[in-house]
Amino acid sequence: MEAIKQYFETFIKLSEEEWNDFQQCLSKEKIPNKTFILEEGQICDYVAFIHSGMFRFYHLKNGEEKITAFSFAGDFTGNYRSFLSGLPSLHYVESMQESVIYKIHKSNLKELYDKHRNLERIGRLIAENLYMNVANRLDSFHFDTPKQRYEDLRNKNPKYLELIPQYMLASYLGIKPETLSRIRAKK
Amino acid sequence: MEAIKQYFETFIKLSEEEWNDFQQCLSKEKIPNKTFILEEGQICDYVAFIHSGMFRFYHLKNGEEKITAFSFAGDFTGNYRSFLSGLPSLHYVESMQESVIYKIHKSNLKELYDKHRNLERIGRLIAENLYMNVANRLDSFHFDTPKQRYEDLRNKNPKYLELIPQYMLASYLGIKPETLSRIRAKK
DNA sequence: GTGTTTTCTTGACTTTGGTCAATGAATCTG
DNA sequence: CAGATTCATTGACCAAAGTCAAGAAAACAC
Repeated sequence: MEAIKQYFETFIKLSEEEWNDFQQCLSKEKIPNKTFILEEGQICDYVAFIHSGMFRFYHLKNGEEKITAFSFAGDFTGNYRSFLSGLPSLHYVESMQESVIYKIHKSNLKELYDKHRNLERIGRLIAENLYMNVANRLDSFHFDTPKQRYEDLRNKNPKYLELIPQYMLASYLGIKPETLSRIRAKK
Repeated sequence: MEAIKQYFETFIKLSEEEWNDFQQCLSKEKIPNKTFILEEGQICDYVAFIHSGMFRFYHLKNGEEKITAFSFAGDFTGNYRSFLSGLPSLHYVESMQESVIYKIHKSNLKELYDKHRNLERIGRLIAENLYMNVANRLDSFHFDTPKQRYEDLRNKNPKYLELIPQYMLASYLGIKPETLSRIRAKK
């Protein structure tokens, strides 16, 4: 769980009490490969920190998987929108490897926000960061070609290319596997 | 400025002191039509609340305007990403009518966050909401057709169709004006 | 290892949206 | 109001990505 602490402390240094209170709320779970930690229609009442393993976040549209995000060790996962809004998830969150996560329940997080300003501040900073990430990604869908999006991914997230099968990358980039294959062939 | 207070109080009721301290930091500005309140390359060090009028938020790609967002009376505007990150804006923010805005400077907002928990909490809730909005919009680019995006806009934001010229709506939807014209003609 | 399944590539063809150009409608401006 | 400009529509054509199908390559299972 040190990794979570370290991540938090890229924002703000925590007191021992703050960290202990937070830590107390975490529950460890071991997730086998290809297992849902959230399904469409469910309300996401937790946030999960990935200790080891890897997840994908996708929506089913006419039987086709549309992958919105991948998350790796050191990232958070879950459906943040459903978590925040209390509305059912439109997305599945599924493990891509055997994984270990630490969950924190929404009610616990609310209490922590009330009790410790610094934790609420970290919550704000994380929300702000997520906003920036998704806004950048929206831009790339709005004005870049699939080829540019792929090049961008290759430059900025080379690990994606190693860890993720191509047909899933294609979905993540918003194109068909055949198209991605052709983009790669040409360059 | 009552509108800002009302908006904030959809999240949390404010004490008089909290609201007064916030209000004190606002500076009113009258903006003529077709005027930039932020240009590409500038760092956005304020958030602006629109009292009256209307703005568009766009990026220039090979001389072509790619409109990311519109904001109306009652909304915030500025470049939130640049504001949060301190990095130069990639986008222009330009008035589409004569407008009146209330700006709050970043340094003031930071102080307010330190001084009043409730204001920081509202800051968090706003960031969370912006996250949800842009995540939904990303989904629509990721899995909907232009036609679906247009229908969606028509259902969920009919006022956009009335207030915004079609060639700008097309840009906002990520298509060419001719294509939008044809989508409208067919239905 | 062999055989099976999954993933990736390639080709031929289709579909969708973009491009370019012309025309008509709407809206500025003086 | 007349003339000019901007905006919207339409048509003919083009380009990019999707579809379908076949086969190669890689991964997995026994």
